[in-house]
Amino acid sequence: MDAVAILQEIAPESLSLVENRYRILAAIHALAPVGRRTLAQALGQSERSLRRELDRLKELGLLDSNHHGVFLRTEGFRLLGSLQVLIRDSHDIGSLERDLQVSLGLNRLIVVAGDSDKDSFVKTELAKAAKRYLVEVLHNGDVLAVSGGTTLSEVGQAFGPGSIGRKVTVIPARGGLGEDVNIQANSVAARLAQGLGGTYRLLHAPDTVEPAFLKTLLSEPRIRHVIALIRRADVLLHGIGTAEEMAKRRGLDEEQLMHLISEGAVGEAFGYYFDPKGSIVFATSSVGLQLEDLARIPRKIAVGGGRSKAWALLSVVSAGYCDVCITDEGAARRLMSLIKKREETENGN
Amino acid sequence: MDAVAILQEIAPESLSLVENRYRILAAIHALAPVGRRTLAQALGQSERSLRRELDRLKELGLLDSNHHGVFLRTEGFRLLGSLQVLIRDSHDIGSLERDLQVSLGLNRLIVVAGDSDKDSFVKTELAKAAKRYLVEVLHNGDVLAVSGGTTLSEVGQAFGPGSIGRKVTVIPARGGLGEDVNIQANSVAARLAQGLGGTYRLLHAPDTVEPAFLKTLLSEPRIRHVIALIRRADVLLHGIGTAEEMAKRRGLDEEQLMHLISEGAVGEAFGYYFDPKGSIVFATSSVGLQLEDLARIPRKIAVGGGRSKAWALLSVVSAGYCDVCITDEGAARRLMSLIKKREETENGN
DNA sequence: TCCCACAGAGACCAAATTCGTCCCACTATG
DNA sequence: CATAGTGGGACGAATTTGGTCTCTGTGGGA
Repeated sequence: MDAVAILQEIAPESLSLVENRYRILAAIHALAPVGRRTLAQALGQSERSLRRELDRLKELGLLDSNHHGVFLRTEGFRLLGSLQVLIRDSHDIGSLERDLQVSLGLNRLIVVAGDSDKDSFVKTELAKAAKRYLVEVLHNGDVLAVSGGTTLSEVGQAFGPGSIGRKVTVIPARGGLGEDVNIQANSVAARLAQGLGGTYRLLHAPDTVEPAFLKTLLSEPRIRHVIALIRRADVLLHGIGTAEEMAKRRGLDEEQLMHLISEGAVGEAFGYYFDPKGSIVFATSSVGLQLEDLARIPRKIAVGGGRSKAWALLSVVSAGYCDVCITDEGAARRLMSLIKKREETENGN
Repeated sequence: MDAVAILQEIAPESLSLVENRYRILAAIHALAPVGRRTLAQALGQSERSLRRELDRLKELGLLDSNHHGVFLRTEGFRLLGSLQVLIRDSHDIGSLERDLQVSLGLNRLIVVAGDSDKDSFVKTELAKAAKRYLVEVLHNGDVLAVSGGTTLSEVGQAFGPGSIGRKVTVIPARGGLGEDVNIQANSVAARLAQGLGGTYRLLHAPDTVEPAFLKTLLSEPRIRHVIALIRRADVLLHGIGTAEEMAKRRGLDEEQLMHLISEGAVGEAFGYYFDPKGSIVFATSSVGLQLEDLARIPRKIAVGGGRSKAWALLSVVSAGYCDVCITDEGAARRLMSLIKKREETENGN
């Protein structure tokens, strides 16, 4: 019998204690050096109770503090890694992964512990998992197409300052969107290329294009070059958004958004809006990756986490347009219950 | 990194919680059905704080209660076994065993978790360990000589009502001593023989005999028969007592006891009193096992636990008259520190 | 048949701990 | 030099924990 299972049976409260301390350590690791108040806010705990835990952890020699704030000691950092697998164990994420992978019919599903909605550092873990997977599957000479978004941007940052010497070509799958430069597909492509040790191309085009201008854009040689690369990409790495969030980022007004939602759109990926069953309810007219290109790409990886994105994940995955999914526990558990409910109602009929 | 080690680092208090609950479960298992007050006394805890733990454990479905008292549910019993190895792990008893075995120059040292002085149920665990070892080493046709004492009596009780079909001959190593029939070597021999599935012989003689009467006793054919068996015993299983305790049990008066102690006696085994270095400071004149018989016996097992018996264990083991020792953590740790101190003073010279 | 010892459950008050919420001195940073 | 952020301290309220007593029920022994 596993030690964690025993603990679960005889002293479950001790496991929640450990879990909370893990969250604290992880948050500190992400934010260090950070003050009590900021940390308390990030963790959604009261300052006082957090302080007590911090004092204990300090006693245990896992962290230390100075006038900049608290930060992990090397012992704490070491422990953080061990804790991660412990938490995975205690949450039984392994079987969650397996079950959900089968239910969704994916080639591969990776779930990291935690919920991005509750803890921002989980997004970093998600990004690290994506990085590991990329490193695993990419070969020299491969073409990697990437989308934009906050999650993808994190994936880029998960690569440290150095490079790992993987000679790949990274290209943006879609055009520019919104105002934040850091989350543009172009930026992500550049960052990933640097981290991987490869080269990148930029797609100088907006994400949404009036059909009338498409032709003009496509006449541009450099754009056509990138688009040709997209069509023969070996790996596609894209984020997943809720319909609402992406509609707002695209600057759709209230009326258009209402229309989208009334059509049943819950998720978005590479410019397409999906309903829960995976049907496309709206497609942005754009240069870059088109739906028909997907079939040619052998490996399509979706990355996205947080309980709030469960519906979006469900819609995109149901479409069958991706075969690898990297998400977090919050989303995965919600997804699981959604699927169960769906099956129940289907059996009910 | 082991889960227990992680817990130790990040939440040591949770481990003491688990340990306490283990003690409670173990005590209940030994005493069930038992009332709160009796249990609190057995564990040396206040009734109130024990009640809280009992309520929690009841919530967890590990135990239940009726008007007879509390008792383990099957889940609790299952968990008890798993907990035992967990506690062993967390106390690092494996390395304690190894280190001490080397320090004492034993062929085999077995340490069970806990301290017989503090928890009576540890004695039961000690007995179970002794039973397991006996079952491991005894073969059909072997002759097993046993001493008396409370610990040995427990070993006998560790065998259930059935027998395990080991055709051995069990004999008492020494004569009768004191008033309690259950802890006589004769009783232990009978009980063990029944548990093992073998036969036994009784030694109808007192433990201490005036030298003048020895000859008379030895002329008795049945006594001579048993003594002959003792001399060719394959395994000797004996308890270990503190000098004081055994002197009292033998009815020595205050003066004789003071004399023994002034001579440095700290431990007793099969009628011989040893000082800390293992020298014999006093020997009872007796029928039964003699010192010179020991060399002929290939396997000599000493059983005894409790922090208070550390000195006694040290003295008996130092003598080199036993090669296997089964004890508990309380005694073992104390023993370890005694040995370390001794080494330090030796190095100091 | 009765009685008593021991069982669990409940109650109540004191002590300890935890928690929320301030304030304060300090220090990098702009 | 102002400011925003830091750790640390303080203090009363709230909660939890601990100690002790009582009550009722029950089963075993006289």
